[in-house]
Parts: sequence; structure tokens; C-alpha cells
Amino acid sequence: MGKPSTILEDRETKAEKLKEKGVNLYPAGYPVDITAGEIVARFGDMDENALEQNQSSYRVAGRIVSKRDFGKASFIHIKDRSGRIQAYVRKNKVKEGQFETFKLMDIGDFVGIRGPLFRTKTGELTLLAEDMVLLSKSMRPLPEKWHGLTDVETRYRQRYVDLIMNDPVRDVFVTRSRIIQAIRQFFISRDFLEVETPMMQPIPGGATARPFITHHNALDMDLYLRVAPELYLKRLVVGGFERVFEINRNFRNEGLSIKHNPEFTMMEFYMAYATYEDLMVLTEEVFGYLLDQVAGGQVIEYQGKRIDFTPPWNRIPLFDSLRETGEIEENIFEGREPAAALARSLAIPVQERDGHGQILTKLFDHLVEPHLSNPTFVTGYPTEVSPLSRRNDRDPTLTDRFELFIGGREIANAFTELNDPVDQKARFESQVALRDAGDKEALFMDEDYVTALEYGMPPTAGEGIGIDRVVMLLTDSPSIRDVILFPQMRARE
RNA sequence: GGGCCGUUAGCUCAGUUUGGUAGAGCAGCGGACUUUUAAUCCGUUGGUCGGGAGUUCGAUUCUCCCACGGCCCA
Repeated sequence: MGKPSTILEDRETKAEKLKEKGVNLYPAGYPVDITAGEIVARFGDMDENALEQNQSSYRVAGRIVSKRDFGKASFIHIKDRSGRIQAYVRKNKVKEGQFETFKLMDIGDFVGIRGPLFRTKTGELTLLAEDMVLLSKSMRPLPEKWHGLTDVETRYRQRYVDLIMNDPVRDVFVTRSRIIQAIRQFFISRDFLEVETPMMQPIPGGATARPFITHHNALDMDLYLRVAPELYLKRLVVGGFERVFEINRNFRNEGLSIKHNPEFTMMEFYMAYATYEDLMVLTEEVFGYLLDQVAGGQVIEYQGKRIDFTPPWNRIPLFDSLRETGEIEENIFEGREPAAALARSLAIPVQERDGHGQILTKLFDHLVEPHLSNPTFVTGYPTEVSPLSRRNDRDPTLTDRFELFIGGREIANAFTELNDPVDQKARFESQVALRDAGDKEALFMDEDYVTALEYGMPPTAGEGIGIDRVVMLLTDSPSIRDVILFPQMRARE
């Protein structure tokens, strides 16, 4: 990159020639009065005669994405945010001198074109250029028209080129925006308040994950990029906002993979007086709305597999899901050792500090999770791995919690919130013990959060939905990098 | 962190097996062409073969190290 080549030199030469002709390479603005997409929508069905009757002239602006020259005439396609439209540039139709200027333009340049519409011999709706101005000169060549840009590294590092060249990529991000809009609308319509809570936290909390550390100079204190907004959102429930949600970034200092990016987008919501069972129904409803809005039906195809979102979704306790694999002995539920032995035999790493519940959850992750294709609520998570969840009334070793799996991946995590400050403090203390034993993902003690609970939090249920993973499902994208505009990459020298 | 694969012209890719300092298509440049659709036709420029070291008379090719990327595992 940045190395001189003849292609770059050719563009500089053209730029110089244009300047000599008095052409401004980078003029300000252009009075666009229609987009390419609107032209197609409004005139796409009109035949030649009808178009001829319409004497109106239209101003369109966009990037030249293709060019077919013929001496004294040329066909180009220009692309704007709505789509593409062909334009016909002919020497005796444009203004004096403009054709010579056009000859110095390249694929990649932005132009503004004014003229009437007509239909070519081959039937394509086309703008006849009567006035044409250069709006911005492109100094670098775009990738080849036929194969386009496929190199994934370049696609991620120079996403702007990917977006210019690959319409399906562009569509993914349009869909992503629509998904977030739909979720926002759904919750606002249910009387939830959208809020923003700190991304920089003195005590990271809300999820068991390794945080990023940063430093505030004026305060001379370390701050953590949040791993979750959870504890702040629940403080707001304490404060009387009974229904809140936030859609924003979380940061986790972990490896990169096809489903992990260090920063990712999470939607979290909290609903006073609800239980985790209410949230299962609400989750079916929000996905139902979402699929209607962006997928046009309750069945999608993800990576060649059919996924049916028609409610009600399957619900299964975590331990039962392990039993159903048929690959386990009942004794793994009775004591830590048999569970640990099974895990080791499956090459699942078990740490000294891992408790029985932790090991069973790891077995689930390994044996069950990848097979949960249709939406499935898994309930009955051990209290040990759920330090912020309310204990189940019948079995206090389990919590009132579910995780939602779709397409073999965790998509959401929800529970009735632990609002007993005494139990919460004890849970934090267990987490601190784990941290002291070397678990870098364990929670920190958060005294102020306990204090908030001491003021009283109504019975509440809350849920986090991984937005990137939802977008992956609904856009049939195999990698999280395909749904994040600028995925994290190693710095290049 | 480990394993496997990849990195050659602006882009998409051959070539490496069997070492003799590189090819194609598109793009670009010059020419013809006033209704094309990957326009067509004629001519033509362009490469420190990801970086470094080693083996060799000679390395894009073989060996080692490094960088970046992808997939799988952890």
C-alpha cells in the first residue's frame, strides 16, 4: 500500500489534466433531487413512449462503478445509497467541454448528472446526461469488476472497499440496523425506557469475563471497560425505573474467534415484577416480531440448516439435557468427582477450583450446546455459575435462570434477579475467593451494588441478548466478523 | 497458546511437485468505435513473488525464523 505504481500515477496525471482544464476535483455539494432507487421505483415499469412524454429532468449523484466507452459516447452505472442507475453520456448531448472532462474520469469517481430518462435498445432504464459534473476524484483503482474483492483480510481492514464492491455485505449491515431498530421499537412499545450506563467502570461486573483495564489520568485511577451493564441497570430498577433496556457495547478481554470479538453489542433489559418464566414468553414475542420485520416469516435457513422460530420453544432443564445425550452416567449429578472424570475423558480441561456445578455446565457446553439448533430454553443452571441469579425456591443449588440457544450457540441469558442483599454479598464473596484462587473471570466485590439492594429492589427479571449473534442468524453469516463493520485485527506494521 | 492452510501485478488467480530471477484475465495506457451490459477489436505498460536468514554457481520454488490472515483445537 502507498507504493507508487503506474496505476496511481495515471490517476495523478488525470487529476493534473483536470485541474489544468479548470475542473475542481473536490467541489462542495450537489443539488440531488432523486436517488437511483427512486428512479427505478417510479419509472421502472414505464415503457419508452411514456418515458418520452415525461420531459422532466433529474439530478442524480453517485459513484461511477462501471464504464463502457465508445469513442464519442459511453455507458456508465452510478451507485448511490439506494442502488444503481445507468447513465448515457454522449458528446453532442452534454454541455460544451464536458465530454472531454468525462474522458478523464475513472471508475470510482463521484459524479452528478442531470438529464431526462429513456430506455435503451436493450430496455434498460437510463439517464441521458445533459449536464455532468465531477463531484470527487478517486485516486485509487477499485477491485476488478468480475471477481471483485474477496480477500478477507483486505475486506475487514478496508471495509470501505468491501462495502463499495460487495452489495451482500452492505445488505448485512442494513439488516443489522433494522434488527436493532425493531428490538428498540418492541421494547419501547412495551413501556421500557432506553438508558445508557457507564462503559468505563471502577468495578467491572455483571458477567464472569476478563475485563480490559484503562487509566484515567486526572483522577489517577484505573477503570475497566465494562463486561456488562447489568449491575448499573439493576441500580436503575432500585431507583424506580421498573422497565429499562440498553443496547450498547461490551468489552471482554478474551481470544478472537468465529463467534467472539473483543467488543460486541449486547441488549440487556430488566422488568420489575416479572420472572424468568415471563421472559421466556417475552423472548418468543420479541423474536416473533423481529422475524416478521426482517425475515418475513418464522423459519430461517442458517448455514444450510432450517431453524423454526414458531412458538412455543422447547424448554429443558440443563441436567435433563445432559441425560438426553445418552452419553452420561447418572452419578455425574451426585458428586464432583464422577463429573470431573467424565470431563477429563472428553478432554475438557477441569481446574482445581472448578466446583461440581461448573463442571456440569462445561459438560453441557461440550455435549449439548452445539446440537441445540431450533430455539431452546435451557433452565436450571447451578447457583455456583449464576452469582447474580435468584435461587430456585425448591432447589437452592439451582437458580431461576435460562439460557437461550439457537443454531448451536448461546443467544440470550436471563434470570430472575437476586434481590436479597445478604445472599448477594455472600455470592460476591465466593466469587472473590475464586478470583484469589486464580480465576481471572470471577466477579469483583461490588459493595455499592449490595448497598443498592439493601435499599430494596422489586422482584425483577432481566435478560441479555447477544445482538451480533442474532444478526449472524438472520443474515446467514458464519462469522461474527461478517456482522461487525470493523472487526478487531492485529495491527499491521 | 497448539495444529493445519494461505500470502505471486491495483483485483482475481496460475506457476513451486522435478531450483535456471515470472504468466493469464480484468483494470490501466495508446488507437478504432454515438444504444452498451464482464461491450468488442488492435497494440501495450506494470512484479523488490509477505519480510529475514540459510543451503546452492543460482531460490518465487528447498530449509529455518518472523509477520499478517483463515480454519480447527485450547
